[in-house]
Order: sequence, then C-alpha cells, then structure tokens
Amino acid sequence: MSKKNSEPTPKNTLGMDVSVDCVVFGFDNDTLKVLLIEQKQPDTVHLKTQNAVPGDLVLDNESLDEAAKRILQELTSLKGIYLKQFHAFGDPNRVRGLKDQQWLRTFRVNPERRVLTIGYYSLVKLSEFKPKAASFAGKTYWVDVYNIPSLAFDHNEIVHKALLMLRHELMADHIGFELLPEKFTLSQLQKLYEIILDKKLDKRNFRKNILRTETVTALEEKQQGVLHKPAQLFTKK
Amino acid sequence: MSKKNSEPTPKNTLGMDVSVDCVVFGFDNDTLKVLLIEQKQPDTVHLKTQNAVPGDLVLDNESLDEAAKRILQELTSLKGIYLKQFHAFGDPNRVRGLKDQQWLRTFRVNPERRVLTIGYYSLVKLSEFKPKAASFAGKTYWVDVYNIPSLAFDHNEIVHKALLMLRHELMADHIGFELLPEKFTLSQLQKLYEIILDKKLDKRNFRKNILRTETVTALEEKQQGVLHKPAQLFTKK
DNA sequence: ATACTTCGTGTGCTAAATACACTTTCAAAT
DNA sequence: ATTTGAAAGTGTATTTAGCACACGAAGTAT
Repeated sequence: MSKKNSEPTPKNTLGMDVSVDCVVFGFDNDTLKVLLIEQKQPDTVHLKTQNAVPGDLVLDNESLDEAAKRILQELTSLKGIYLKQFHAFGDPNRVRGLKDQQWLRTFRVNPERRVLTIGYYSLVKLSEFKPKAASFAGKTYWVDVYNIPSLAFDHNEIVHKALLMLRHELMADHIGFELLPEKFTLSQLQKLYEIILDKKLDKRNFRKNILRTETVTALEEKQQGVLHKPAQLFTKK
Repeated sequence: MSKKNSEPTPKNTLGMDVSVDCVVFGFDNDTLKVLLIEQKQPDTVHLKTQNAVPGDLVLDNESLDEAAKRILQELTSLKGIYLKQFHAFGDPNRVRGLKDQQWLRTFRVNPERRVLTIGYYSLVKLSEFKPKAASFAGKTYWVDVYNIPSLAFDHNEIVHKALLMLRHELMADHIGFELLPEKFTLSQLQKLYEIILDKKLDKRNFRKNILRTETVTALEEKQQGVLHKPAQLFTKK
C-alpha cells in the first residue's frame, strides 16, 4: 500500500466531542422563558454553580436529532416536542472560562478534547411541563428570555441566536401554538407573537392573518371562569 | 476526588472527526453550477473515482468558518468569498457506501471514527475563478445544479439542502450579485434569479424591486461590444 | 439606410397590508 | 335587577405592494 503517494498529510487525529445543546422555550402568558439547568459541580469544588442550557454529548450510535430528543426527554416526559436544529457552534475557544474548564475536567472523560456543539431550539407547552431529574442536570429554572443571567460556555450566544432563528420561523411557519396549551384563544396567541417579536401588533389584522393561514381551527367551546366576555377557543389544525 | 458520586456515567469517549463541506455555487450566465472535485483514490484500487463536494477535516485550532475559508482558498486564490453555514449533517450512517468506506480507510487516520460534517455554501464569481490544486482534491468540475451526478457520502443531500437555503437567502437578503462579475447588468441579475428560483420573473417588477432595496448602484458606464442597445452596468452598493 | 436585437420605461388593475373605534358578553359587586 | 369592569369580537377606508402588459430607443452589422 503506497499510502504516502496519494494521501494528503493526515490532520486532526484528535477528534472532537460533539454535543447538542437545546434552547427550550416556554411561555407563561406573560413572558417568553428559556429553560436553564444548574450545572452539576464537582463535590470538592465549592464555587457558585453556573447555569447552562441543557445539553449532552451525542452518543456513538445516535443522530443529532435523536440526541436532541433524548436530552429533552431526560428533562421532561413529554413526547412530540417541536425541535429544530439552528446552528453549529465550533469556535476552538468557546470553552475559555475557568469554571468551564474545571467542569470539563470533572465530568468529561477527555477534558482536553475540543467540544463542538450543535444548537437546537424547542418549543414546549409550559402547562404540561413537569421537570424530571436528568443525568446531566441539577435543578432546572425558567428565566425570562430578555433577562438571561451569565451562562456557562458560550451559552449566552447560543440562546441569543436561537431567539433570532425562532423569530424568523415564527413569521414564516406560524409555529407559535407549539408554546400554548392544546386549547388557546387568539388573544393569547397574539400576546405570544408580540412577546417573541418584541413589538405590538394590531388585533384585527393579526386575526385576519392567522385565520387566513389556516394553521388553527375554531372549537365549539369558550373560555370559562373569566370575569369578562369569554373568548372562543382554538386549537392547531 | 470522589468522581463517582457526582458524575454522570461518561459516554461517547470515542470522539468524532468533524469536517466542513462547501457547496460552491457559480453562475455562467446560463446555468447555476456547483463545484465538484474528483475524490482521490487509493493507488491500489482501480475503481471508477467518485465525485464529491470539496471538504476537509476541521483542524485542531481552527473555527468552522475558518476551516470553510481555508478549503475554498485551497481550491482557488480568491479572497472575500461569500460563505454561509447552513446545516450540520450528523447521521451515524451517513457513510454507508462501499467506496466511501474504502476512501476513509485510505485517507483517514481513524477510518472507523464517526464523521460529522458542517455544511457551508459559498457564492463565487465564475469569471474570476481559477482552480488550484488542493491537497484533498484531484480534478475539479462545474456541474449544473439541476443535473448533479451521484456523489460520495451524503453529498447529494447536502447539495440539495444548500440550494434550498440559497433560495431562501436570495429572497431575503438579495445576495445574488455575489455570483456575478463586479459589473453586471440588471438583465444578467434577473436571469440569475430566475435560474436559482427556477421560475420566470417580470422584467419591470424585478427592476422596481431590486432598485427599491438599494443593494446595487448604477455605474456611469455601459456594456460594450454587444450587437444591440448596450445595457447600463451596475455594481453592488 | 435598413435590419436586428436587447434595453429601458409607465400605467392601470388587483390584492394585500395597515390604521383605526365601537359594541358585545360575561362575572362580580352592589 | 342594575351597574361596572374587562377583554372579546368585528368592518371599512386608505395606503402600499404586486402584477400584467407593449413600444420606442440605442446600439451593431451589413
């Protein structure tokens, strides 16, 4: 085998760890929230814990989409969650914090190995969400997407980009109801849009638009127990 | 160090090879083309060579964007080429062809290692393109994007997705002129749009639109050497 | 001079986007 | 029973963007 002749000089024999990070969005009727986890800390280290977006290494026999689905299901029991790959983050210096390196040294078999992460975002019905203990996480929190604390690694950048991509897709594909309960009113939906897009919308025009796209259908049912005129309920078509 | 207590079971210590594949688009005034390379073949194997999209492993100290830029510059001397990450392809079975595995065995230090690839597309001015010998490539070809032969790995899928993303971005950001010479006529630009979007456009409406977006500026110069009324030349703003 | 070819432009029509305000319906309180 | 509060639900007029359509102008070649 005359490898030498035809072969380009072999490069990068180190390999990388590949992880998937999920920016999980939820909506509580007032604010758009992102799910954070408290990073597990080494027992011996008594620093303040860091928060992060849930993520994990991609297993050897698992596709990226499968990894993302698994991460979500380790945090919650929900099935059929909306999930979308949005960007790969591969800067060689994305892990530069002291705490980040400490964390890697404790929880990774090969802490020196470069880590590439594939960003996904997912849309979750907060009403149905029940946190579960996940192997990679301690406590979980929901925080306002417009007021995110400083996160581990490059997760602030990841969340920011996820929001931009979500805005894009909300306009293009009207996926907003994925964040609402099964049954919802058009006012709820409008408020959701206003918060994600960060601007006020006109009620009548909004309704015309949504009804024209035919992504939702009216139910024969009305809101109950509100102290004003009850709204008609809708569901996704 | 009581690792055992706080640590989730370590997973996936194998690591992956991460590569970047570039779908390079060019335009020759009639067809939208994609740059393919002839994959180097092991000397001892006398099979028909396969074609592929240019790509290479990401080096240890290199970001994804840098890797993409390097791959392009190994094929051509051009600088400042338009480049955009569009998707990560990470199916564990993306390398399933016999030839693909043979190729990996010859040209990769760790041929069994799973390979993840990050897809980029780039827009190149064909007129200025001069192919260069790249370490990872044999000959290079331009082929019609609507008539792509069977490619190595999952590169047919990669090219297809790149085209979809290019269409999206062409509409949103009017990046078409990246495929044309410095100076171009609006008719050339329109033809480019028609070919990328695969549909006919109305001349007057197209001009109104382009001029309204103000992505191009008129030059004080006209086409020369054409056997009809010469068109005004434009350049990107 | 003529023929040939593409360039470059204006208008009317239709559809979509936007701005805007009042009446209705229910529950709660009196 | 009546009133009050609070969001629901609805129509129209105006502006703007999208679309279809045809002909004279400016150059080259003979």
